[in-house]
Amino acid sequence: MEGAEESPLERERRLKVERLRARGVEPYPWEFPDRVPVSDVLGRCAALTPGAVATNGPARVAGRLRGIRQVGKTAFADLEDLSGSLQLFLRPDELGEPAYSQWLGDLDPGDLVGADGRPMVTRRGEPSLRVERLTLLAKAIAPPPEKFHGLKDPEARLRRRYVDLLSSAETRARFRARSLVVREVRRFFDAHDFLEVETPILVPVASGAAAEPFVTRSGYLDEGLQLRIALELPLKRLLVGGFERVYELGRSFRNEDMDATHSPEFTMLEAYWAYSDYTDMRRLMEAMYVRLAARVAELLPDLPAAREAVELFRPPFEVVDFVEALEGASGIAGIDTRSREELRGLARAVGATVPDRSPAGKFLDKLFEHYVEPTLLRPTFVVDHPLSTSPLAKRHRSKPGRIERFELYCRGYELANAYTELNDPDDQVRRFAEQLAERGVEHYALDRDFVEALRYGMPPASGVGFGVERAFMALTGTPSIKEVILFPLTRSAGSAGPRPEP
RNA sequence: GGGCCCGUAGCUCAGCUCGGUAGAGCAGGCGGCUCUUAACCGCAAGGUCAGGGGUUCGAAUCCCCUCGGGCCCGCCA
Repeated sequence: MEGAEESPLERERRLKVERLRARGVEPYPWEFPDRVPVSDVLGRCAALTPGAVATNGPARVAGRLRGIRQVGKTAFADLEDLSGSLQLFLRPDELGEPAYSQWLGDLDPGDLVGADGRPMVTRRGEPSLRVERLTLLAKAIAPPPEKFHGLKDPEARLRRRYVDLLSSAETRARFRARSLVVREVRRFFDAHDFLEVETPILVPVASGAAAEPFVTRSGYLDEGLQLRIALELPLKRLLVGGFERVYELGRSFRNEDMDATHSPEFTMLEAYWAYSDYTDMRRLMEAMYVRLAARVAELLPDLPAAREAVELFRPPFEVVDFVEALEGASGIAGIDTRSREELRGLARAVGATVPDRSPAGKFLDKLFEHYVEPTLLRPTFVVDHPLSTSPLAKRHRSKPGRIERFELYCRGYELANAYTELNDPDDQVRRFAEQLAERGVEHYALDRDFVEALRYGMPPASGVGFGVERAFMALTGTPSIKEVILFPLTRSAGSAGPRPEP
């Protein structure tokens, strides 16, 4: 398709490179200093009437050439940079006659060019730059996608994201917004006196969640290693160590199937807050989402879903009791007093295929997913889950058989998970033991070190974890996680896949 | 893991039911046009129809396998 073998179009463009070099034009120069964003020129044009040329000095811009329209002895070209798109107005009397014709012969859509000239507005009212001098900044050999439809093929958009980005201002805006939303998340936790920390990605045994890890190996240590699946346990060790508010924002890895809301590598945030409980944390999460919704509406004013996010994430979010919600939706009474076997039967009855030896909490999760989760379209805190659903949360202070936990749901999927953290080392041992009944003993070594840490005393605390991609998806109404990851994992086989360079 | 759908020029797509010389638009080439903006008009060029096998006188089209992708279901604290 492409790569080592060039298409006739690319050969045509290489001929242009030769021609340019022959007339002393370097197709890949080293610098282009002092250019201003296209939006600056657009701003200056706003003060001009149609047909007028700015008299308050020249302007220099740089960007990618998109379309070139030649109309008799005049040419129009669209120059795009990150700030916007500006029309270049090209005339032989401004550029000089040999130069004008040579440029039109050797420039193509997709080329990166610099332009010096004066802001103007055409008679038809289009803000433009009356170009006095052109500079080629990088010749594009590969032609860009079609100017109107862009790159549509979903596979090509993922595998060659750079082409998707260079041809779609919308894609650029979405990923820029993701970065700035992440910046806003950091600002939020920083402003609340949380300390950002970094903990290991390579660990002997991945823990803190129940997911399949990626495994690798240290040649020097001659030991197996895993990539982390959660940030929880190292961060709690920091609470033991005396840090009072910590958070980590980083990649986690889960060797599970991929779908619209699951990616093998994803960015996770976990925060731990000493001397607070899950109600404090609930308020903090609510405040964070209110803030992020406002930010997203600012960043993507043209996206309807982003504008609606402000309304969607308007506080207070609804709060529902896990058991009450499940009983209400399923019509099953006394669900938290049912035996494991009964729950298994109920879960199977709604189509869940869960192993026999799973703990009761697994069956409750299945029932909740089936009956309640799809109905939680607006932000909703589900609180006070049955004890068997998590080994790391503290027992509820007043509801027997429950834990102090909340999950935030929105648009039918989970956005955050939080507990009042379990800090009683003896209870932690019992709760792990229950979980280990159906997991492998190889997990015991690391868990025991965590219990050892708790024996030194961890302050009462709340903790929260959430997936950054899902948060951004919920805020922007993006249905697929691959649309918010720059380079999502794909199979490497196939003609369009990455190839070693010749 | 199960089901459905898709893969044709650099890009966006027709053609596939009902087998008969592979088509259009954009981009690129050549020519024209003094305010275009998905510019316009004319001419010429551009193909491993994802890959492999089969049926057939003849396959982009029908059948089988493989590869890649999308959606749904299942699985996934």
